[in-house]
Amino acid sequence: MEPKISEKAWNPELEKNILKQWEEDKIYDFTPEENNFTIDTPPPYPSGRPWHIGAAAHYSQIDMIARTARMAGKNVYFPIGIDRNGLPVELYTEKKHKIRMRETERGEFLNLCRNALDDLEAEMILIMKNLGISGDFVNYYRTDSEEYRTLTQSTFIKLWKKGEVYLANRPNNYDWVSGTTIADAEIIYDDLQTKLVYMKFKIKDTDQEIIIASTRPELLCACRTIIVNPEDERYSKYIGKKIIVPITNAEVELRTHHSAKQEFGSGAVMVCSYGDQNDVVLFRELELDEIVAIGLDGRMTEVAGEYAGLKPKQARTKIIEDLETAGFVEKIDDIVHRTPISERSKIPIEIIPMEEYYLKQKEKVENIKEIGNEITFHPTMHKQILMNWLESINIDWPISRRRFYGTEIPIWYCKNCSEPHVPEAGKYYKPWNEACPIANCTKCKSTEFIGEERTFDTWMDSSVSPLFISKFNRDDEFFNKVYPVSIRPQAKDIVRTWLYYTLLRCEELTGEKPWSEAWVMGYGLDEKGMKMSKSKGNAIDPLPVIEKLGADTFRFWSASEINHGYDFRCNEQKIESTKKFLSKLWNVSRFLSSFPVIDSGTPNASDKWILSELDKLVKECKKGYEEYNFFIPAIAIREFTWNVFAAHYIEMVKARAYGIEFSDEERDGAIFTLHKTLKTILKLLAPITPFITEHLWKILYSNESIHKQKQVDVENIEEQTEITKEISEFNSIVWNEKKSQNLSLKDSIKMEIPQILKPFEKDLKSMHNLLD
RNA sequence: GGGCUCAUAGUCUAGCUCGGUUAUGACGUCGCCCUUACACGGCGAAGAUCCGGUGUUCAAAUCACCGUGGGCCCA
Repeated sequence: MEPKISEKAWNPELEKNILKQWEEDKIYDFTPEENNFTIDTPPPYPSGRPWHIGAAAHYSQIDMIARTARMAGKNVYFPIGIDRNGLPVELYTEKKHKIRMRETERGEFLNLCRNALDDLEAEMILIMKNLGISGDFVNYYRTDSEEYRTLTQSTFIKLWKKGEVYLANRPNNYDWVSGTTIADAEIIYDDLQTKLVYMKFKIKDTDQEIIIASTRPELLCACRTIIVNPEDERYSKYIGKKIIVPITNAEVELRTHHSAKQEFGSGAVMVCSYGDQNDVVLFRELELDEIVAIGLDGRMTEVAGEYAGLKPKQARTKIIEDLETAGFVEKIDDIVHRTPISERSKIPIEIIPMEEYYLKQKEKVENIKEIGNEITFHPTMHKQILMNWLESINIDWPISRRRFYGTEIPIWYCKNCSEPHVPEAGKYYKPWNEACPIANCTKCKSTEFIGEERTFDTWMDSSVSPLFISKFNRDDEFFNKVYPVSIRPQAKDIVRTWLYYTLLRCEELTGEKPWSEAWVMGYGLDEKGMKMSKSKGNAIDPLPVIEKLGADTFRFWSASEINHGYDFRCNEQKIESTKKFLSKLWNVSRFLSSFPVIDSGTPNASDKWILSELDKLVKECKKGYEEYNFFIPAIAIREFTWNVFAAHYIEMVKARAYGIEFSDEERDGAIFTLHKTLKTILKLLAPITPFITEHLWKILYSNESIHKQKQVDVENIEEQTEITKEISEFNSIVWNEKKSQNLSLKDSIKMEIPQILKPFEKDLKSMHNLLD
């Protein structure tokens, strides 16, 4: 019989038609019912080309979650969103058009950003679609849309009215390149080369001096005290004495504090506003008055005297020269210093007192721990990232940013008395560009207002994604059916930001957890295990890879190579070699396509054996799918299909399936079993490689999409693992024997079949052409 | 300094919970082979001090302890 499938290999070009068919048939449409399964899909940020290959792998796996749930009989809601708020697009736009944000008219700048986002977004959507992501692209959302920003602002207004938001003037992490305050969560650390300067400080009214080592001599003008460890005997006689600061000649007191490390530098530390976070703590604890030495422009202020106007780094160089000239320097060491830098602009942050809005979070920590414990983490170990972060929270969340492309903070201030006014929730407000919707100041009745110019931290937007997709405040019926949503898939590196902030915000607004499960994935690394980044030039563009090899190859690579939760290496050659398995599957199907599909048959010993192995496979895949760990089914299916089913079973039953020297009943037993096995393999594999399985399924078995089928159930057939081993060993022996005798595989040979394999005798004889 | 996590052939990986096989499989490498599904294939070969040390045990990749090295996070 002619095979229904004539091509010799899987052609990834076919994916395009299949994709079109799915789109036309709307096979993934969702209307809320019982048994909803909602995915809080991470909205990717279009920050520039190329998109990350690790992200493509990540979204492929999120799609596997959706398809797994669908085949488990759940009603899947799989929204797609694009995150468009924040700094990266502003930097991208500034660079692209060679303009400065603050020197450009705000409305015009926002338009340029929007256009840039549209271009980058289009490519991301294209990649996601080509990957076979079964999400809702028709109603995809943007976090900068009027609807989304209305939600962000409404949730802020709610919290403002509850008294959860306050304004405070505090030392803040300031990134002067992007001109904004940033949260602790956005700080990363880098080891940078710097100079540790050992300076001589005179003790007042004596001719003695002490040595103080510092990496920030330019902050001498902001020095308020000197501390030493209380147990440091070298300095005990100077405690309480006045010390003269070099250059400025200011007098400060020498005090004790346990945070001074005896072994670092000279053991004596100058405390300035603000060299680092420890200085902030000390100023608060010792009740010192701060001196603002660095301004918002990132330059030294007038208190720095002749250094005013210089950048801290320039001032440092100059002051070191001056200190040396004046004989205040004992020595200078070159050291590597762990420096806090801004995650976004990659420059060292400064700590500067500024007035910013804060959202209360400190008193919420215990609440969040509780709801965190109600959530099932996949893998369990990553829950620890959240718990560690919760332990370390010690300040509230600064939520205002001095940037343009973000959701506006909806506040107007009375021009006369400065009283802040927050409008009614439910509308999108742009205070920098719109009149205040409130007629009179509630305090002084004045009619003139000034709009707030700042925007929110982008996590204020993305942290309400579960509320947005479940139509919070917009459609109560929908919301009640869908919220809390089922699962939050996301990457490991944003647990302390996106995951945490979502818990915080959703708990504040709904009193409930946002999802039942959190699924946390590792990072994509390059071939050598380094983190991929555009600046290092080791980033791989996913688009050409997918276009060349097809989505299924890429997806199968992603499943079979990425152990869930762990970091993974991306290697193009390895992705390519994955294609071989799809070829194997294709050719197995091609072979089976030459036999009629029959619904029943009487299995013989060989058939029963492969069916028991198949059932074992179903069991294993089920286990993997239940944990959304696709590594388990991918590896198991490949192993079974290639090394058991194709290598041994098909070879054993080939002659029987053709009906050569076998009865019709024996033949049908083989054909039935072959099809049952392939059908099962296709279904098991469908969530991972949706295209090829759909194609083969439709050619061989049904007009209805494989993605509408229910997953195969475990039958609990008794295991025959021992037989598998015996068969493969026996086959190996025969092949080796023929080889050593220089025989072709079809030549006949005389071999003794082991006792345990007697039930398989007839099949084995025909397979190897064994003589009696 | 603290926390999390990892360590098995050139690369990825199974096994470790609950100790006993010749340490699994894949990619890559090499050799042979067109056998009526597949040369994008088949068969076979080479390739691992299971990070190191100590202990428990008749027996350790597996258990315990002490180290070393990598990654990430926090201070």
